Amino acid sequence: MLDIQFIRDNSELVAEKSKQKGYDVDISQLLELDGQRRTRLTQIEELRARRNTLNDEAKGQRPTDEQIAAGKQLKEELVQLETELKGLEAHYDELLKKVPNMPLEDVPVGVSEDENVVARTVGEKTHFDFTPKSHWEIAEARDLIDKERATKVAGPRFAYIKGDLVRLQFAIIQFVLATVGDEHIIQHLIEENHLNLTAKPFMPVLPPAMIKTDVFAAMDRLEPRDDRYKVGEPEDDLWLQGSAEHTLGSMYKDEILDAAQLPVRYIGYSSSFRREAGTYGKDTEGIIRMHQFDKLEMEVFSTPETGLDEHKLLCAIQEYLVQQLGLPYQVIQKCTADIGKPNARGIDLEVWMPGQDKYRETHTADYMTDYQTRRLKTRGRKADGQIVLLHTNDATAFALGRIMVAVIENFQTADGHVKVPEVLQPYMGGSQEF
RNA sequence: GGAAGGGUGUCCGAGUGGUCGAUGGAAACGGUCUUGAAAACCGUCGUGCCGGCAACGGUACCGUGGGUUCGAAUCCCACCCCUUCCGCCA
Repeated sequence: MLDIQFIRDNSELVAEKSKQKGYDVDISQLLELDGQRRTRLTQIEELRARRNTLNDEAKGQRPTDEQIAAGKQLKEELVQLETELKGLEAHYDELLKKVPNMPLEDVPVGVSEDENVVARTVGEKTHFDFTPKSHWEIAEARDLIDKERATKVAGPRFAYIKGDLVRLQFAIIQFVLATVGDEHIIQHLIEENHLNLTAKPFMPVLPPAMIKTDVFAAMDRLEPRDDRYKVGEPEDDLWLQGSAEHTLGSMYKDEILDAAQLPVRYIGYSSSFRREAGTYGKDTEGIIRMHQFDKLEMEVFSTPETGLDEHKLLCAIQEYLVQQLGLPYQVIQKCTADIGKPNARGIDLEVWMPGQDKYRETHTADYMTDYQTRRLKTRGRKADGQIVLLHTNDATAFALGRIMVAVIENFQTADGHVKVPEVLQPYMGGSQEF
């Protein structure tokens, strides 16, 4: 949610930037409602002040009939005005929540993801002396993925991941925890990118996989609901999270953190769940697009001053991780239409997938400024006692399914095996190939 | 799931209808004292919203939502959460 004061002061800018992001919000109507609401509020507070005065006068003694009559009169007027205010505020809240976060200046303006900008390409597309297969062909032949039985048991877009592919997944997890938990690596990336940050390592977290409706909404990740799984109806008001970001970013709801604790850097590991509504027939082969996938997600809470640098650090970590695996990729600067409602800036990494002959999205880094924390009431107390809304950042470390697809396709051998990236070998008992 | 107890500010904790935004203690911050520190003493010390350039004024908030009342932290109802015991369970 945006600050209403900011919208009052910058109504034209807000209207324009909302439009750039593809959100049709009536700012003038919002401001009109805001005005009506404030008028009512002032009237109500005047009546309440009179009520309080009356109460002070009647204190400690039996109130006179006149006082009681005046009180009753005030009560009636208040009830009416308060009812009106409630109606106004409901409408006002609805409109206010519709206003998206403002994109930063360097976010390209575009009406669809086609207008995302390739910022740069890193590494050469993998070259083979043979025709590379898709991960699906390799995994099926080697019994590393069983989708058929998963479909029988759970439906389409589920899979049994098996054998060495499971070992690979756990190796990647270990590698990521070791990397982002190493303050020397963090320090190196901070210096390399000239960021003004501390080298605090990321703490691993296993978050809940489910989230309450109101918290999900406050994160502004509940929509589109079509893509979410509601669970436990009607007894439980719960959804399966679509990313550990949802349960990590909301964990300090209604809390004030000491500035000394900041930044809070987490690396969360969780299964994520997406209904993938409207993607029928898309990516049906293999495990590129699944209803359930495991993901390592970074989440950072910081002061407003360091929010953007934290975002850049997360982007640097993403690239570092992909480089360490030896995968070719490109960096995508997402345009206004594609960054998402709560985002001020969004960067994707797309890794080269030889089996599909294209770059595919494997990473996203989102910078939300204080858009989420305003509704969550996640704040920080600075050394001088000042209270500020914190800034949130989230970024994929690795989406395990997709990154294993990339590893299989980029490191495949002519005989249908997979070479293990060097950095992962220690975590796979020294195996160089499977 | 059953029984009992409980949710008050950064923390602990008092408060059962008006004198309570809330006693007291701790922590924190500023100061006095001290060679320095500790102790002691003095002072400061919640958040949101509305108005105001500001100083400040008003208002709301005692788990959440309703209700009773001229007036609610306090009484009533519903719900949520926590603790303990029992049951069940990885």
